[in-house]
Amino acid sequence: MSSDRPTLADVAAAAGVSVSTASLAFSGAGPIAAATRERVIRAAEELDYAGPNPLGRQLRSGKSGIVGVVVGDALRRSFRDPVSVQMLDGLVRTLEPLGLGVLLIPDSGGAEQRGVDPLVETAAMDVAAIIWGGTVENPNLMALRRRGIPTVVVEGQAVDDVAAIGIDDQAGTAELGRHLLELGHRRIATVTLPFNEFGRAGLVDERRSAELSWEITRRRIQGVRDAGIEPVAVWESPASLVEHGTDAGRALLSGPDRPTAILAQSDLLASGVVLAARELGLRVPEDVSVAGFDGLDLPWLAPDQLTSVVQPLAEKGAAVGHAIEALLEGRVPPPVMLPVSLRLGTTTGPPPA
Amino acid sequence: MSSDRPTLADVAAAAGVSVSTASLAFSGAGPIAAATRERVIRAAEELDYAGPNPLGRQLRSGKSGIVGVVVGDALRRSFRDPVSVQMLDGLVRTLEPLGLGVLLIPDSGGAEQRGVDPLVETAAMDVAAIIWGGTVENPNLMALRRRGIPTVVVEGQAVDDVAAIGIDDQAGTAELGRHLLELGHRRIATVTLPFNEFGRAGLVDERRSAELSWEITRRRIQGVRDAGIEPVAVWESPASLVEHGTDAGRALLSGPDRPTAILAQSDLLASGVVLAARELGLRVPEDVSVAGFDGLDLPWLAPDQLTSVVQPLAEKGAAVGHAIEALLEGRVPPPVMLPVSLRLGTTTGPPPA
DNA sequence: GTGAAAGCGCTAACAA
DNA sequence: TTGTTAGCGCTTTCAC
Repeated sequence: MSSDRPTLADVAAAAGVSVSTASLAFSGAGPIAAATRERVIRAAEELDYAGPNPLGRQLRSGKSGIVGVVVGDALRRSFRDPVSVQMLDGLVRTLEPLGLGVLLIPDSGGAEQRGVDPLVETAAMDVAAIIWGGTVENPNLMALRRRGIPTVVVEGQAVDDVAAIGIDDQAGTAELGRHLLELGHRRIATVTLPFNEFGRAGLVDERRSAELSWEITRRRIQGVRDAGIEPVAVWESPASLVEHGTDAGRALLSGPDRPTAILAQSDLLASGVVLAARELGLRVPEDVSVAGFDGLDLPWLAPDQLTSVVQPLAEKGAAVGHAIEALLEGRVPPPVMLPVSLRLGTTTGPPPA
Repeated sequence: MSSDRPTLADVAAAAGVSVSTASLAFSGAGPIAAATRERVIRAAEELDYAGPNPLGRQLRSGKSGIVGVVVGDALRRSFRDPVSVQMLDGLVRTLEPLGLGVLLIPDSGGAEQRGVDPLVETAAMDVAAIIWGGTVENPNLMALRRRGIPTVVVEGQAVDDVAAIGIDDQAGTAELGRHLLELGHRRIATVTLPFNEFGRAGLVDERRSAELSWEITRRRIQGVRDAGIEPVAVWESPASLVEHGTDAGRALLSGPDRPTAILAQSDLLASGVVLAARELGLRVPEDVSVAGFDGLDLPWLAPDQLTSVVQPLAEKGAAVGHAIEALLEGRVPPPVMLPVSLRLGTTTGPPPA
């Protein structure tokens, strides 16, 4: 752990050139004699100099090369959701060739008072992305704007200088709803994502409906209505996790007058519903149809494949990457709404006779 | 997107104080009259100054506050594995109060030539962590050492100035093996993690055995032997994913003389084996016992709970965090080996009569 | 309690 | 093609 590493000045001195020349030898930005560069490189090797200190370069250029990415609440929670992960993967891939790195910023939002992570306030970053919703009043977004850091929001609202990336989930859900109607279903229940940052588990009544503030949940509910469906029951889940889907499925399927189809707002929730149905001795789709949203690959549900609305997660990540690129060039890209597509699986069929 | 934000000098000028005084008003490191600070803060608000530019601070202090974390190959792959994710969560939690942020660095290792991600070479970071194995010849590790960046390696080898965090998987696997022996099993097969960076799917013969270079895989195989078990078959998986476990299970369980127990080196693999068994009409554990490693929560395997060796993932992440803290203080912490514990589930029982 | 001055390591005008 | 000079924004002695 050498305490004082050599600097460009040391290398320049050793090579017998000026610092600026040495700088050129590394950056390649400017004319320099091959022989001179050789000499500098050799001197660097001799001194065990591993290249220009990024801190100096960053201050000079005013750029950190860092993209702050605000991920959903506890990492653990948001990373349990393949939806976040796959999108993040697409994002990182897009950013890599641009020489940008992703700084993970946990979103403390909601649960623990409305504080923002200290990184949002103080970390160096050229641009930021909030990958899970967020309205204008999102504390993270407010803090970032205060710092003048251009930001892109995924599945949120596009406002003035904030870039927005989303999917056409309302239309997708409507299409899924029509599919169920065409199969002949009339008693359709829906299992939703959280209504706001304080998600609950349970049937939604009028009072709870009034507290719906998450856009994504709202749009997908609206899609169902767009299809002309009035759900016989709306069950809210506190998060997009298999176990919450199971809870929902148990509740919705064990009472009398059970629905003939359940439309869940995520594949994880839907798969939980399938498990609950199996547990109750119900056949899917003969006794009950189940559909999801996201188009995930769920090998453990085999031999079933979920009927689902497929969203292009990698492309979504890439779209965020491109938006970031634009913001770095000083442009505010127009909002992007990616298309989704219905994927028919083995979990939906005609209702029981 | 204002192109030129105010600097500390602007604020100082507006407040009618010197830059150094203004600096004190923000850092609080030094004596300053309350009234003066007030004035500075007010001036800052007026100018819409959001606090000292981290770039300047970083250059001055020589610290970036960034921890580079090299995650397994494609993010998508490594994040599909809850093992990485939960550990990362523990790490981020530990780092947050220290004011450190995590920079994600994809590990291009293996597959695509032996290049390292450009971030490893050029990004600013005070310290780094390689969270998935890595021997001394790991290209990332070599690059980091060349840059003089202190590093901690998880599940790797401890060498001179590199800190190491691991778990006692060899002993844990041995304990699991003895559990199977005590139940009466004699025909035991094992499903392993990849043998090296180029993992394969298939039975391991002598030739392949010679290519075993991943320590973690080796230790867990050795643990089985330590228990006095000579596996009737060793099946290598190309990654720790459910579908690979299913492949392994199909292969191992469909032949004649099938094993009465299968010991997998990860829970994801083990759960795939359980699915394959169910698919083949075999009851678990009546017809075949299945055990895993990691101690994950797999709600979709319900009502079964996997017999597994539980490793403390959050603690492991925290241990990495503490090692990082030590490295930042100039100390090289001694290697840490965390204990594991056997968790008996519903997937192991006596062999069929 | 406050200010003046130096400098962290680098790059980019500009001059030679 | 190379060197000189200035300065990115900040913190930190050290005087006062």
